[in-house]
Amino acid sequence: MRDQLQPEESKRDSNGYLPGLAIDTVIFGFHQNQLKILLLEYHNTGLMALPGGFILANENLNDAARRVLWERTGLSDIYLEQFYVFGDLARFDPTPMRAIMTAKGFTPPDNHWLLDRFISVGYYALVDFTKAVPIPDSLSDSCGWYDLAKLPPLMQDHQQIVQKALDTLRTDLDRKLIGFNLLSETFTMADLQRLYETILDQKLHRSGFQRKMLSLGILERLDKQYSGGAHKAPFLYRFISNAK
Amino acid sequence: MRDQLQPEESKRDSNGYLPGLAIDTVIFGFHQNQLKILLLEYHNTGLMALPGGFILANENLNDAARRVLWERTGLSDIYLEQFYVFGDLARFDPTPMRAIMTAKGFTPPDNHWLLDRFISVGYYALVDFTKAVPIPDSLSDSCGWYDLAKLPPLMQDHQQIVQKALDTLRTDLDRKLIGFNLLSETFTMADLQRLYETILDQKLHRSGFQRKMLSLGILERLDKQYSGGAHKAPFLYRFISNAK
DNA sequence: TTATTATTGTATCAATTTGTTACAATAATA
DNA sequence: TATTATTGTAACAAATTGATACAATAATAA
Repeated sequence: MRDQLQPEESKRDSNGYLPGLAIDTVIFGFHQNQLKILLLEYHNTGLMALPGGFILANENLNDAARRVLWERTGLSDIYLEQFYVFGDLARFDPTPMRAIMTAKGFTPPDNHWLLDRFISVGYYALVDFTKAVPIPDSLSDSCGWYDLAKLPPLMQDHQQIVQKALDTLRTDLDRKLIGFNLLSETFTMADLQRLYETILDQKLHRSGFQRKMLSLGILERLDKQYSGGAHKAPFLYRFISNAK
Repeated sequence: MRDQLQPEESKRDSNGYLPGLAIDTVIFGFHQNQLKILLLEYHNTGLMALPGGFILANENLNDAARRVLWERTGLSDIYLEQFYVFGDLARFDPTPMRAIMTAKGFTPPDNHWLLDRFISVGYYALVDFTKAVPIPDSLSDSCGWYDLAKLPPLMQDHQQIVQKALDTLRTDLDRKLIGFNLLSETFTMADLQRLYETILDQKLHRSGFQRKMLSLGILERLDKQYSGGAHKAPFLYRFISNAK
């Protein structure tokens, strides 16, 4: 079962979950030279939100994040990282959540646990866009990819969470060599360069980029050649995590 | 008042504080070419711990961390940063806390909130060693500086928290130019180099280090000269945060 | 079949940065 | 006044990065 928060459960108190603590995930994908993130759309509210969830009382925090990720994408072996904890009082506004629940035909009491202050642990994930199968949760009617460059208005402070995730991704890109997680198993050097250019939002010099990537010793060149364009066929590469 | 957790309060339930959530701080100082951290020592238990605390229901998370810092060091304008959330089930072990409370003459019931699972937000702080005045909290009888290189055994997973904080400090040192927070207002280039060498645990070339630091444009050279050694007097420098 | 085209892989050289050595300047001590 | 250890910076080498050039080539068009 990929969806833990059933409508019936939303009427219970927080039993089973740690109270006051949540997880929000910024799930990045890359498609057609665009960075995308997964968003949920709530019925009849016009509110869009990051996939989130709660932590079971007997569950490791990081496992909870993986569970949320799996529930929304069907993917289980994914690059996932904490990046910040959002704990300002200002982010606590019960109005959107009440609207969501009301739209689902449930009128919560004012002291319902979902309307309390939440502190949220932010995670970002990098997934292979072609492998993820977005699935909505019980409170939303859709779950899909949106261009990071033109996001719709988001619930609460989710826009800031996305911005902070993007900042972290940018600074981690070179330090941790994680970009490959956004590509499919094999890719061309041009694919990789377009990914870097999109994430960093700047043009990179082709020659220097190739030289740097190859010098890192983390790419395996496959003899296979890609074919498709009216020009010289590029090599395909595969990421090798020999460091581990 | 610099100490929020009075003995009487420890008998109450978590009212006033967010349940299940804590803050642990790794407070770095630098003295005599050694990195130090602040540790609390609990009476009659042989247990040492990082300064920690809880979040008030109407308090921003980051403000709570500043409050803890102020309560333990008397310092209020300090470099402070989140670095990780520790949320594994394995870290949850009520034995040490029960020992601490028992040693204080209080026998908690098994369901006391302080014996429940906690998820802890880790912060690290950089302070001017000469300005901090360590003050114990109500459950500990001492609070003092310990060499990072030879720490005593620590409570629960605090050793891992320290290690993660140190890792973060090392990677942040060049990216965020934060080392100055560990020095006094003015310092010599040699002071700065010794600090870097200690944090990074490696020798740096004097000439290159000076050239790099000066090229960053974040140091103001003071005409004053330091005097003390039987040799040429070095310039003093001050950090200028012109970037803001 | 052959020329055209856009792209690829890599070489080359310049510009910049970093690593290393050297040395004059100098503040306290002998 | 000479000695000493350290400082500030210059000078040069090595390495890295930036920019340009060009042959190789896979599909398309002539």
